[in-house]
Amino acid sequence: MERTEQGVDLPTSVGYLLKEVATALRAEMERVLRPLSMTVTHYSCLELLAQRPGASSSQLARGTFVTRQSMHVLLQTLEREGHVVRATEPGGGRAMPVEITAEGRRRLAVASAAVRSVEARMLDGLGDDEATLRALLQRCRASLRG
Amino acid sequence: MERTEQGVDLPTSVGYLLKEVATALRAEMERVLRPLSMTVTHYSCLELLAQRPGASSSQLARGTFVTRQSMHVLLQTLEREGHVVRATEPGGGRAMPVEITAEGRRRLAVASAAVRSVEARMLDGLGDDEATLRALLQRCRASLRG
DNA sequence: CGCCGCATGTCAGTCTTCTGACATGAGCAA
DNA sequence: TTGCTCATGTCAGAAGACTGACATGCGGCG
Repeated sequence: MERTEQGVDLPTSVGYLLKEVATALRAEMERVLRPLSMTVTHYSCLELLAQRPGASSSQLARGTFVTRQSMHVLLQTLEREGHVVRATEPGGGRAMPVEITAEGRRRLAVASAAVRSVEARMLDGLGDDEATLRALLQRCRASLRG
Repeated sequence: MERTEQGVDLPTSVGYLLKEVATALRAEMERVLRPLSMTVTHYSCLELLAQRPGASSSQLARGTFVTRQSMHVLLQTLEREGHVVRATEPGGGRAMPVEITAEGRRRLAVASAAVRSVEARMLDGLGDDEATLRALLQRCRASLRG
């Protein structure tokens, strides 16, 4: 019951539970993405890029919860594999717009379907409670930011 | 609305939201733990150890979501700092029981209070919905494991 | 008994990510 | 204009975590 005791009661701590679910979700994503020769990080980057074409490296970094330095090396890999294309010169400001290629979109379509199936399984049987869960998580996010 | 479309709609995806909240929570934990010269990983290990005295390195690893190899080096650090003590020989089986020291408990008490305040802030204003959130997360965890 | 599977501890190497630092370019205000 | 601030790109090094591998000890089963 998470009483006001000395220490956090792990089994009932919402924070710990959050970590458990997030870890399990990531593990499942890795499992279904492995046969596609794609990591969760690669997938996340492509998914975000498909929704925000021309985004900069820094913007992609923020959206995928890594540093811009990490995104920098990740994009080098994705470019080498032909999944994305980086502009050779700034498109206004210092930002270098990144675009997903046709090949990238093909790979993403398969990966995205796999990931959606995982998320669907996680939410299986929740019904209307899915909206409740989403709303509660959004409130948590807002509280943490304040 | 996360329609059955091509691709995952990030802003409304429960999976993405989960990652956002988990990341924000971890960042806040790091922020309050930093003045105590303690990392989230160190704290997690001590917290778990306080609740499961005599746990093995592998058990601690599973409970903190890292590999047993990582826990191995982490315990070396914690032992060097005098926060834990490792048995010199197996206590039945190959497992080497680990114990938290008095110094470790003192450090943990302060850290635990800080972390609880972060979690409390995240859950601020949720009221009875906290139990709902916990129940929904537990259902997600169960669905992913199946 | 002997064999096999399984969990654990540990060593070595690799890989990913992060921190720190610096330069560049845009925007804003004095 | 000049100067300040901020975001961005990039390079280099350090830290953390992981994968792979091997040895050891327990337990079940033929």
